[in-house]
Formats: sequence, structure tokens, C-alpha cells
Amino acid sequence: MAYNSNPGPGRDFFLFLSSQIPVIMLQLAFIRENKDLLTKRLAIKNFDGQKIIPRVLDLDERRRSTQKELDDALFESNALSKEVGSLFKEGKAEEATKVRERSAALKKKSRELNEKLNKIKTELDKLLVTIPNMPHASVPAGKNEGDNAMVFEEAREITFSVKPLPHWDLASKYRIIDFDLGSKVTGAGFPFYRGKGARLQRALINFFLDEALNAGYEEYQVPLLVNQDSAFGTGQLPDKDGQMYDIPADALYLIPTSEVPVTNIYRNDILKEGDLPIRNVAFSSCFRREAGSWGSHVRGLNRLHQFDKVEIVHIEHPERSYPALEDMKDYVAGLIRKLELPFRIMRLCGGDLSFTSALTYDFEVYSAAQERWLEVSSVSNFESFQSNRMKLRFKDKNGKTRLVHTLNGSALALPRMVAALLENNQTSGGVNIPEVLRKYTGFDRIS
RNA sequence: GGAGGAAUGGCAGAGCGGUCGAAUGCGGCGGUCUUGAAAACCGUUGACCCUUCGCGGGGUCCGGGGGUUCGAAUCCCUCUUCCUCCGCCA
Repeated sequence: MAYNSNPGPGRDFFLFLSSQIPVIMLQLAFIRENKDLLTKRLAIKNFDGQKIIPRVLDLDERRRSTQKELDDALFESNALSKEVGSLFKEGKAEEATKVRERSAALKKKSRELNEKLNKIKTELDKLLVTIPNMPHASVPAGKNEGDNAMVFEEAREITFSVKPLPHWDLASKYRIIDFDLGSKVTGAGFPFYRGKGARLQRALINFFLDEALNAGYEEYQVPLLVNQDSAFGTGQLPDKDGQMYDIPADALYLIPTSEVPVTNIYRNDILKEGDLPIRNVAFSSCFRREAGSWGSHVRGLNRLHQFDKVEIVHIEHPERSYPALEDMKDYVAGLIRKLELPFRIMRLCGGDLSFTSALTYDFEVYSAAQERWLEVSSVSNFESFQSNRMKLRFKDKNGKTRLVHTLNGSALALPRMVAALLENNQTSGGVNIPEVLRKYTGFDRIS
């Protein structure tokens, strides 16, 4: 793969940026032609584009005129160089020397223009990289999760003969998850699963993977560490710098989700239209620093630094991405239904939507002892935001090169599923395993 | 970790410092021929940027970055990756 930015270790992201060929997120042509719509929609994401967008367009204007100047200068100096060549061949050394001098002067000029151009580009990229993806028209306005719109709910009354225990108590009661041991060996947020707890995890992973295979996904096992180019490609950098664990000595990052390696498989590729759609699934452990997001509400499995997740990733034709998003939504709903958990689907409001996403559905299962809804999946359409960053394109019927749309979703994240399964299915005689999982666990009950 | 070698278009593979975006073969696409197909023959076949209503014109790119030169795929430095041999090793 002919792509190598060699950023070196450390975190000087904008230095890294400046070594790239045009790095953009939203396409400039799109910004140019839709600046009013864009500004309006970004406001839904609580992003103020009033100042930045005109500034971007101004820089873009300057970039183009400087480019033109440079190209003209290069044109001239190319012609002169050729002239020198043929003059020498004809033996007219004196004339050649004269032309050579003119060429040297031109060279100086183009060097300056080139520097100017690079400065403009760097400045432009710095700005572009701070503009989030434009939300889809259906995204509701709002500040935080309280403003998300419920699009579906499948509730169920869960009754207990005794007072139900939260999963952290069940975990120690049945000795299936050991948080203290994790703290001793690594730190908070890195639990050990043991005995039937470990087997339940393994069962869920296999169940999720088998379901995905049956649905036509191709399975991948991925590297758990990625380089900066990959972290940038899917949008973890620079927006979420600090949320990933990194290995400065090698300029690598521990993946926060397998979305990163799985989507970056296609970085800098031009696919054939017939290759689409691509539908991949991968299981991996995920690592998140979760800096500053701890509190009493994140006890037990609710928030971890390391957790397991099965992820589905779609690469779609732009015209097919929204139907595909609905398919993914239905697929994930089917998984939760098979595990017999009450759940609801939320359409994220502008304030809760991630930087890179145009439209996201969150899935929440109800955890009966905590009496809380727990987010277990997030299914998003990034449209061409990620593909533009990573130059992931396809050739359409007319031979035109266009950006694909990328989508992904958790199917599913394990810890909160485990929390809900434990809490909802507890009885005085133990925790019952849902029917579909039994052939994977090899037992019907944790007791 | 030590010693060597290599990196060119979808693939394979040429390329005295000047007219090389790059020979040639394969593949792909279009056409001729054929009842149809194959074979054969002819043509065509990279990405990106700027400019133009369009035709077209210009620029950049031969692993990445930098340098020498009027001029670099060709020379120099550096990084990365791959291959061979040795060592180590799940």
C-alpha cells in the first residue's frame, strides 16, 4: 500500500496533518455550494458555523488562486528546462547558460509560491478538521440525551419475588465477575470474568458472530493497535485524542472499537461499484480511557476501560446508505429480541450525535435491578465523512470516482448486555440463561 | 537484533539525468469478424488539483519525506515496508 506519512511518535497532530495530501472531512465543493444549509444544520449539532465557514471559503479561494499562480510558474520553468536541454544538444552552450539563469529566478518564485500554498493548505485543514459532519434532516434539535427521540420501544413487565440485586452484587454472589481482582492486577475498569461468567461472555461472542454470519456478514479478526492514519481516517483523531490509549514509543493507538481497523481496510482504495455493498463483522476487545467520565452511576459493568464488542461495518453506495441503516437497525433489534430483553431505540438529537455521524440510532436495554436503560449499541451513518477523510471511493457506472458511504453499529457490546441479562433473569434459584444462548453456554442457569 | 537486496500504472516487468505519466506483456473496456462464443485484429485503459459553459489547456504524483540540478523514476540523505541469510522465539 503506497501510503506512508511517517508521522513519528508523539502527539503533534497538526504537524502530522501538514504532511498529508489534502486532508478534508466535509468536501470543499460541498461546503462551497451548500454553505447556508450547512450552517443551519450544524446549528442543530450546536456547532456555530457562522464565522468558520466563510473563513474556510475564503481560504479555499486563496488556495485556488495561489495554486493557479504556482502552476503557471511551473509551466514556464518546465518550458525553459526543455529549452536548455535542446540548446545544449545543438551545442549552443552560451545561449543555454542565459536561459538557465532565467530559469533559476523562476525557480525561486515557484518555491515561494509553494511555501505560501502549503501555509494556506495547513491553515485550511486545521479549520476543516474542526467542522463536524452535517446531521441528517431527521435529527432532532437538542442539547443532550434527554432530547433524544424515541423511535421504538419494546417493553415488558419484569416481576421479582424478592428484591432484585444489581449485577455487581450478582457477580460476587455467584463469583462470575471479579472487579477487585481487576483493580489489583491492572486497575479499575478492567474486570476478570471467571467460571460461568467467562463462559457467558464467550457464548455471547459466538452467538453474535454466528448471527452475523447467517445475515451475510464477512468475519474479520483485526489488529488491536492502529497507526495515526487509521485513527484519523475514522475520526478518532483529532476529535477524541485523549480517549484512546496510545503507545507513544511506536506511535500506535489501542483501538476503541474494531470499527477503526475494519473500516480502514479500505483506506485509499477505489472500489468497483460491483464490490458494494461490503458488509463486515469483527469481534474485538475495545480500549477506552474514558477520562473524566466516572461517577457512582458507572458502577460494575456500566463503564469499563476494556470490554468486548462485536461490530458490524457497511461500505455502501451513497444512494443505498439510508436503507442500509434501517437494515442494520432491524438486525440489531432482532439480536436483542432473541435474547429476550426489553429495549428501546432512540434517534440521537443534535447535541448527542457524535462528531462524525450524520444520523445515529442508540439501542438501550432495560436493566431491571438498576431500573435504568443501558446503551448497548449505536448504529450510525457517516455518509461520506469518513470516506472523504480516508479517500475511500468507488467508480460508478459512468466511470466517475465518487466517495462511498460508511456505516457501522455495535452488534453488540457485551458488558451492559451481561448486566441486563443477569439482572433481568435473576430468580431465587439463580440466573436463567435465555433459550438461544444455552447451546453456546452449555448450561441453563448460573447458580 | 546482525548482514545483504528490493520498492515503477489493476498485475507482471523495462527504464543512458533531458522530449518518461513512463516501453512491453497480461488483465479491463469498446469495436471488427462470428448464428453465438472463443481465437485473431484494431482502438482504448491511473489518481488528484487548477482552469473552461463545453472542446480543451495547465500542474502534481514512479513507497513516504527532504536534498543536488536549469532539468530526477533515474544521483544523494532519511524514514517505512517487503524479500533472503544468521540469531532469538509463542
